[in-house]
Amino acid sequence: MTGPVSPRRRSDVTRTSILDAARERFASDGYDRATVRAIARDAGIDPSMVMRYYGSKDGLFAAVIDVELDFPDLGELDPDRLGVVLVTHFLELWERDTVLRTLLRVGVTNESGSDRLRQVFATQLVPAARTFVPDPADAERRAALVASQVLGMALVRYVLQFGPAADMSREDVIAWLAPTVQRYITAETP
Amino acid sequence: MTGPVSPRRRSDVTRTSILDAARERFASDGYDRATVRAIARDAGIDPSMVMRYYGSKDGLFAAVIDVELDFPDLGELDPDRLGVVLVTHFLELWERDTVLRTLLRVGVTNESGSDRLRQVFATQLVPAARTFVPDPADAERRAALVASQVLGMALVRYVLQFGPAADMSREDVIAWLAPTVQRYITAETP
DNA sequence: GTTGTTGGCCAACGCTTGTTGACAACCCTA
DNA sequence: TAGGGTTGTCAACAAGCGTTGGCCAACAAC
Repeated sequence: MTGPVSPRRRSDVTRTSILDAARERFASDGYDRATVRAIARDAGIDPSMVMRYYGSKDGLFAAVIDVELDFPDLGELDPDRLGVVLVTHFLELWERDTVLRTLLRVGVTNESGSDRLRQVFATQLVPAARTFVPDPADAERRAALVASQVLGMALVRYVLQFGPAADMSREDVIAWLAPTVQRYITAETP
Repeated sequence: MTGPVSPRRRSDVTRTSILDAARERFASDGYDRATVRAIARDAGIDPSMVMRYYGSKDGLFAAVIDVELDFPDLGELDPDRLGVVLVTHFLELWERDTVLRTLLRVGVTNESGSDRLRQVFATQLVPAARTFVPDPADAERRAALVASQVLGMALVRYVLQFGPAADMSREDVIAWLAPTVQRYITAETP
């Protein structure tokens, strides 16, 4: 996404420092409040450089948003452990970097952001769900249920930072959420 | 919040038409993209009237955000039905008006918005939880878990509008989510 | 050493934002 | 019928935004 392995350019340092600053700003401020000027200031360069290397603010944002849910291989797994494994995986994803936080922040206020989120849901979570739900026919619905619980916890824990949710240990979150996710995947339709 | 029952003013129509327009704009656009000018245009008046009657954009927003979770009396209820009753109540809340949508949209991008959300959580959901969880000591944690699932479903269903989540019937949502909420309230700590 | 390319800064543009103050029209009271 | 508060419009403001183009220094190729 950030270009081929092309001949090293002298400007690569600048390019990535812009990208790094943008990642942080978008993650903490959302799309509108993250101004090109502020990002440039963080990166220690002139705002016009952002335009030169990424075309526009939209272009920069597109370069920042590159989500890979990156599920582990679930084929061989004991189906009863799906809940634990998935919740653990999502927690790692949310804590590893800021891109999901960014996407959630922006998806809520920005149409193109929520488009991207729906796209991630449809092209990554749903296909994955098809491989591990009992009946592929209702994979979409079960994926949506899983998304509601996982995104909801991410929301109160990492974005809104409700005290009790933010303070829970990772183990506690897994212990509470895994049975929920497990049920959304394997339980019979109520 | 909107003032005492004071002598009817001629401007009351204007005041409430501003408030109505603001509610819709904030709900659909979030705080930043909902401009005073757009709200005034919707209300059919001059932008300066907004300032006259609400002081500032922040003041207008404060007037819009007045959330009452308004729980039904749960004292006499069969404890096994808590999940169903609560999920049903929350669904009604989300579908009745736009204020919760507004608060969620703004809470995610705006510091004062997330302050308000945390406040609603702490002063309305947690106290309510104390009345119906088995042990008041962990009411906060259980309330946070409930919030994560309820807010998560609201997010994917009403704000992000993931297809499968938005298409579910209200009955299906209740059937799926009620056992989760029930477990978060009454299950022993795992 | 000259020349063309790349990397960077600076100053400005056109636009939109929240907000303000002056001023006209209306209504009620005296 | 005069006067004072209320309701509204209009034009403008200062600030901030994304974005553009010109200019200079550092480098690379010949």
